[in-house]
Amino acid sequence: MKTDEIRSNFLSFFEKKGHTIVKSASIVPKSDPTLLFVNAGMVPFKNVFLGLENLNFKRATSCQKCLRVSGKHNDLESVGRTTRHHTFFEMLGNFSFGDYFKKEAISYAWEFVTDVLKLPKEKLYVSVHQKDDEAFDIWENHIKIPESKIWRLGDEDNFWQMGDTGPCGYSSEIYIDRGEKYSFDERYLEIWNLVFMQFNKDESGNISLLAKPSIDTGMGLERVASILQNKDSNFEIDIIMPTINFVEELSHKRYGQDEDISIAMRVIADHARACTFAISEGVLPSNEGRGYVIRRILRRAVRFGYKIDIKEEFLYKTVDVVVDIMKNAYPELSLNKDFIKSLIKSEEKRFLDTLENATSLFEDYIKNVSSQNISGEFIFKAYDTFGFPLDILQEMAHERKMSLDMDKFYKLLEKQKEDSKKHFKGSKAIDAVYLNLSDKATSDFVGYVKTSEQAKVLYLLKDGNIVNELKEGEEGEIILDKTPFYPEKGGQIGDTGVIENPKALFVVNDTKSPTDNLILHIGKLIRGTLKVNDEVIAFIDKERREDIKRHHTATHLLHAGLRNMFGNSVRQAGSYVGDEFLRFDFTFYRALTKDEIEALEAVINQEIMKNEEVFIEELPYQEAIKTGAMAIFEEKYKDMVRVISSGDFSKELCGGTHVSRTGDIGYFKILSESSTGAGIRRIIAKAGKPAVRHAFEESELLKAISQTLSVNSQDMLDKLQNILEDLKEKDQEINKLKSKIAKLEIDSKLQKDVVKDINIYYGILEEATLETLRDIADSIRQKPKSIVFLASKSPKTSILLAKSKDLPYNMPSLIKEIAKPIKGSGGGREDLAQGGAQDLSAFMSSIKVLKESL
RNA sequence: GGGGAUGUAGCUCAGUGGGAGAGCGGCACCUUCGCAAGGUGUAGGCCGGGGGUUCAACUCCCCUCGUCUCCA
Repeated sequence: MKTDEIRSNFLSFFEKKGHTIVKSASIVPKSDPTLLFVNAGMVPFKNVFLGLENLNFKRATSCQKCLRVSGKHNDLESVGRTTRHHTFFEMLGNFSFGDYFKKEAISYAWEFVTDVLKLPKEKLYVSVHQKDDEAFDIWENHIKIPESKIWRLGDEDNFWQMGDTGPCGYSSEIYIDRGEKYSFDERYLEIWNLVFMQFNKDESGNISLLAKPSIDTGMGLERVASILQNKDSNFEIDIIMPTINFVEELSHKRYGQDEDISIAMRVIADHARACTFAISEGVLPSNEGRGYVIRRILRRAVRFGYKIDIKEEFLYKTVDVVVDIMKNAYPELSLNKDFIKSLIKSEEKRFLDTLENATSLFEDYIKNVSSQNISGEFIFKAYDTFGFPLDILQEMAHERKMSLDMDKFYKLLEKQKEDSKKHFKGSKAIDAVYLNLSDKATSDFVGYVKTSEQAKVLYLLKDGNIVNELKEGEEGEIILDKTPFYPEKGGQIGDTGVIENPKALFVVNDTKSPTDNLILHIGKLIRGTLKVNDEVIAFIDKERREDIKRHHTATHLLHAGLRNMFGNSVRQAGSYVGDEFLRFDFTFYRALTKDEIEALEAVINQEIMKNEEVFIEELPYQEAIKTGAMAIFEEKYKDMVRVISSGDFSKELCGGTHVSRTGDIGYFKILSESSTGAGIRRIIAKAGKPAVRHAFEESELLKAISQTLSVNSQDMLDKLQNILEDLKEKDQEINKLKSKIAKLEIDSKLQKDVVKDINIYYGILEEATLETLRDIADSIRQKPKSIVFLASKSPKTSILLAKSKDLPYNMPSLIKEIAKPIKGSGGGREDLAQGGAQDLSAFMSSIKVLKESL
């Protein structure tokens, strides 16, 4: 059975059993910021199990994309070394939220495994928790499994808990016997884990029964496929093997020929999948957070490529293969393919650079060290600061027959880990009060068509607490049953306006949406008293909303314009849509030229002048994607999505508010193009009224400048350049003149005394920089047996002492002595010292000291 | 979120408190039928930004921004 069939058979089997098919959530967990990636099928339903969120169905089934890079079962370094570990994998699951329990869960699982997958009953074994007589009884008496094939195991295998507190319970697993040719661990392979959430554990460790027990199951898609396709390893199934075959071509080596080669190929095949999916969901390689994890995975793949003699960028080529295999189940991959490839390629290049730097660092180190042992400090520094991959460092050391102090290295690494943990503060989860409210209340958004609405106050909040009323002067938050206020979302800022009735006036400064179904009006009650259940009318600031709409539709045009110019490797990487301006971040590898910006602006203004209708329709997500509409990273879409089309120029999924014809935007102006980091560019632009105002202000400024320069605006630039050039020339001229004057001055002011056959020259100049003094002194001290002591009053009170090369004195110590009377100090090189002083009136005393010191 | 490294000429980088440098590249001239190459000369620098210490800061200290990297 092909993997695609297993996936669809599973989902339709449970659909027939009354389950709702839920689309795989993004691997970036939305409701749980403490988790880097979704690492199990139940994660998207976590808040449902915890009772914080309600769905309108009680049975669900999904095939969830998962990414697992660390944790008790999986260390990144073990992926590829085994036949079962993955970073990226898919998890099939069926879920009951307080609906059916053990009996149905076990029956369904058995039916699916034996009837749909047609696995031979005689080869199946099951396990239950040793205290779970209920499950044992169901397996033995209901399913009719012989007692001998039911294993009773302890907490380690068959007890599950979500966290240190919260839901937990026994689990039961189904195993398959693959025959005697395998070792015990490999022979009995776990294929399905059924979790019975029946207890709740509180903070002090007490366990109580849950009122509504739930079911969470998980079956690894790749593992099941390996059994049905009769393969020894997950890597040989139909959705992974083609990638390995491709790596065989690239490396001119055969899979299975040698264990090291096989490991490398498994690593590359796995990581190609992980990188492709992660990047397609907007997790871009970077040096922190999720992006850092992806970077590490990507680099690990490149390292293993290196090991099998692929010494250039190659990983990006595997994206084609991965996308081809997976595109039926995940059509969005095809849309992002070019982008994923270009990003992986540039990241590979970057890593090869790092490797090169690391190699020269290593060469330098061994040149300067005599022992045959590489210190732990060096290893740590190379690893920590320069990103030198450990295995490569070890190989290089072994080639030179050097040993490495790894103990010390691990000690240093451990210390760094502890330090990091000490400072870690988990990011904030959604406030519990909102999750709680989200269960009880829903605010309908009517703002796509209306700008005001009669509504009822459902809840009032003050300082994060639910209150019954707000009094005059108090700041707080209002939740209404329906509202025209658009909450900050998808880059678009929240609406402002007023909520009022005859007894109260509330000014809304911002609107936010803490959960999918709640809209918070944030502001201040400036008059009267507002109570829960009061009837009110909500008015948004219409003018401001119009400004926002113009910027939002303009953002879509900008996005489409960029993609028309530069192709699909341009992706949105962040966006702000406000009433005064818009900010659009996108992936691109270089700065835009002036001409490109001009052309871009022209294209967008042309679209505005065409005055195309902006067409909005609601479609199921999959259908929308098929029409070619752009879906943006970072956004989580529901099953029904809004598609915004501006003529045939732009088509994008978006929940925001838009003008009805492109002509409404009026005018579009790019203010700046800059970088925000590697591979990301930022455009700031204005549309509509602010753009017109900006253009006016600029032309006024130009007028003022041209008047000041008294040239017309065409010649202004030439004039300015001339002025700057002139200024520079004049500066140089002035400097020359100053030193010339100083030299002339010195002729009249320079005094000369002779002591012990040494010529002592000295004098004070009005105006000379240290550089000028040095110049003068240099020319004087050409003569043998001479010492020069000069001072200048401006721009700073400086002194300088120099000697001809044939004299033995030490200028730095001498200048310190002779500067004492003039309250100065200084230092410098043996033959020339410089310094500063406060009071040149005692200059002659210094000369006296100088003469006496010789 | 916590560390480390790094930022100097168009590029690659030296420069451990006291005269901003090298190589490559640019420009001009010479050599050549022409090109490559060579020779001679020359321009090009807020030493990332801000503050501080000092007689004096590219250099030391603090803050900040960008880039690289490790840990979480």
